[in-house]
Amino acid sequence: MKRYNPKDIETKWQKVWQEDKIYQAIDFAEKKKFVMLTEFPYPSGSGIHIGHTREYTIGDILARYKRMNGYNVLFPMGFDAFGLPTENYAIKNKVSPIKATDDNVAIFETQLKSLGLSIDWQRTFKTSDPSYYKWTQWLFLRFFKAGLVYQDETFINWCPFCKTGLANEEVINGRHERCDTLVEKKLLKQWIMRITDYADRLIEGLKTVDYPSKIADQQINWIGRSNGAQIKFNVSGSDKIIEVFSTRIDTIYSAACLILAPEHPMIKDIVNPKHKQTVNDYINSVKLKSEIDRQNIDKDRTGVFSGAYAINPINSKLIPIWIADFVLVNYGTGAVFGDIHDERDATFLKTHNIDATVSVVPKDQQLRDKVVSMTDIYTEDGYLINSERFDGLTSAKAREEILEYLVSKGQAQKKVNYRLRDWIFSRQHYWGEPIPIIHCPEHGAVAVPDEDLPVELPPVDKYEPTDNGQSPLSLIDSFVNTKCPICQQPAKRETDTMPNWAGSSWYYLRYFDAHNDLSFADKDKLDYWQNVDLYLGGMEHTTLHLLYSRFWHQFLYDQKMVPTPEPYQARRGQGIILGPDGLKMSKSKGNVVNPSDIIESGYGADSLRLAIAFIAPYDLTTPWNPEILGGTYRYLNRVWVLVDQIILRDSNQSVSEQEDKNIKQIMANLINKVGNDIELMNFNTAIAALMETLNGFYKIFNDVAINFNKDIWLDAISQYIKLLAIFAPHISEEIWRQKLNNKDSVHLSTWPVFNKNLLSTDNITIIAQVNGKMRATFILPTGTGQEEITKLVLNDQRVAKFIDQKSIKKTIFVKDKIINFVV
RNA sequence: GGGCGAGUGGCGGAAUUGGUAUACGCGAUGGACUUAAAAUCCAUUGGUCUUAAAGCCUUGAGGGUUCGAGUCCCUCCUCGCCCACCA
Repeated sequence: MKRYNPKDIETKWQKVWQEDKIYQAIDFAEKKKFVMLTEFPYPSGSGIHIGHTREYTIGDILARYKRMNGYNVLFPMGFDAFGLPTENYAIKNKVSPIKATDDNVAIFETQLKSLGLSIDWQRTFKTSDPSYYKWTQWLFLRFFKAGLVYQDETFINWCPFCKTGLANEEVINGRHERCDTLVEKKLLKQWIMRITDYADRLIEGLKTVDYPSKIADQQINWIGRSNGAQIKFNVSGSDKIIEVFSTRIDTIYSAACLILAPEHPMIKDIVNPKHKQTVNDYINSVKLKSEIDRQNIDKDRTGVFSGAYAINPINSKLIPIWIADFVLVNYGTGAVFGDIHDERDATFLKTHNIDATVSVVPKDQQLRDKVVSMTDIYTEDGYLINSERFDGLTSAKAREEILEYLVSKGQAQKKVNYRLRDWIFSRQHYWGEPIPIIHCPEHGAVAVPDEDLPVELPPVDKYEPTDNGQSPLSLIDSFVNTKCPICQQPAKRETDTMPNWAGSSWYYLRYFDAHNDLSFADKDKLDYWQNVDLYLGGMEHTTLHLLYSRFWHQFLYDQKMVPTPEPYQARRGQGIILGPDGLKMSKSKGNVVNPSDIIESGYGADSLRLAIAFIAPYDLTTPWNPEILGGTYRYLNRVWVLVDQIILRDSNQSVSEQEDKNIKQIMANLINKVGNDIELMNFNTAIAALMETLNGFYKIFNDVAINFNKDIWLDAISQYIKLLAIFAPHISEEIWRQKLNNKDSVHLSTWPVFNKNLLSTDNITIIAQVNGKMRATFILPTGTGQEEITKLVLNDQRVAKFIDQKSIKKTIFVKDKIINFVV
């Protein structure tokens, strides 16, 4: 008998599927729609990796399952083509980024197709296609016109290696997440998106969608909403006011000083001339420090006295104003009041010998003595002391009353602060969407008229970023010099480009209407397809792409341009597949597993897909085991061989009702189990059930005592192949059409149905316990009563000997499960 | 420091949510087939005592609740991921 050889069948069926267009999603079809979205890949030069394979295999299994269950499924694929790696690749290999992208996309398409994914390829695009980024630019201009984009000269995160500005989200531990270079602060004029305007909406919206708490919590923490008060401190002998944000206004009586960030704009106005030199020296020394040094929590708390004093609005006490670099300029107001009830402040006060008083103490007397004598720093909520008429209040109550009092005096207001920063949207690079703005000396920043979009990327000789912090586009006069759309006078184009997160912020909408030249997507098509029903992607995008695209979508909803307030109804994040050594795969460690190599090595795509779905729950980070492929290949081969054996076996004996029922029962249970597991995304146990059932089939098939009826077996194996088809589409199609002689594709067939009555079995295993310890099992008819079982069990030696002479104190009986005697 | 999660055989992992712990697969050992190897098939495979039957022990450690705990509660230990001077 011929062995199963994937090479004979996989590319053959891939071609047939493509020609027959069996995976096409149909706009406005009567069937219920299901949008299965997986994050589109960045087409890098190294081709698809095992992470892509896991994500798309899982998406494909679900897409196929939904399709067979009668849904009009949209399972699309595109390419997130703009970005630094392609630009770097182009520079290094001296090819144009357009050519590099085209080449890489071609490789990606071939590799993705070799996995047998049921993608509707008619809807594909690249974010670097002018026909696509025309709409990215158009959407940007909606933000611009709504006042949600602004230009500001600000200290931004600057990567000196990539020579570009970065969003806060792209900086990890003070380093650029892509190249690991230490990030610097640089003062640059930047385009910025007001994502903070949507901070509350981004939190609220999470309640209406189905995200795992892991993802929702991470977004909520990232947004970092905190309730507090903004308090005004007048500067003594000056008309200046310094505002301070605090969540602990209950500790205001212990405010020992004000501390300003070195970048605080008011320093120059308040500094005492006698201290000017030391203050300037300090600020300059901070500038020389790297971000990493500044963010080192364990370092000394440096700072200088400004010579000025502020007036505590609660009691008019004079407190010194200091400058210290542990205060961050871009959170809150860039100034804090320093007090003993915050660990950082307390260290600072101690280091610089600033007098401190305690104003909040714990209820417990012993703890209180410790705090009052200041041998311990108390940062929790407690009861107020040394706080005049607020003494004795709880912290929570005091926050209310002190705030109310200061508000009435006009010295404070209620304030919500966010850790989320506005989104730096400028990049000083070539390979991105040009920002469609024209700078006119007369009219300032003017939007490029819609009819002039797209602003196409001009060809350049050099893609290298410039040293002066401007994009290479600034060197092309024919691009830069233009006319103001308002006054027709000479004007200059914006030369910054958008970050690579721009194109991916709305790409899912484009799949609904991929080739529309009149709008980013037709309204009726949006109405039909929105929302994305399930979005699968990497956990690493939770605070980047996932947050950005929710922001864009919420804005588009406000503009009445999309029908739903949230883009993704459900989100799931897949785990990382590590190298066989348990470490993250990387070229330098030499532990990279290449999916294309596996397919070509002879195992084929089906074995690979099964291995990936079987190795662990999809959301678990787990090491790759190359040996598992042997297991999944052997399994598929055993399916292949059993089908052949059934077909070749030349007898159609009459079978008993029970024998008929047994097979049907096995299949009913399997269909039920696989269906339930897929709904819960338990792919590994679904495959285990398929394997287990196959083993069972072999046992029955080879049992000479059991009569063989070919019709019954062919029926069962046909159902079995349908279940297998979502995991291993090629071998299933080959068996379905070539061995079982079906005309149409198994992938157009419907998911098998089963008789629910068959799920309840006639006989069931009852566990007999003595004192909770299992002593024997009995196979009995379902529903056997307690009396009957008791009699049977007590007469059984295996149980009886543990009861012996002892008396039975209690009997616990759970129908169809256990009987337990307590002696 | 904050948030989230996890500890089950040699390994990846199951366990219908409190009811036979170790499903399924890998690996290993023995056997069949073969001149031989590969492939395939069959058997065994948590530990321990034992010729065997039978028993005892076992889900990171310790305690608790319960007739019964991998699952629930408390204490502790270890590991992973994300964030981190956020006032």
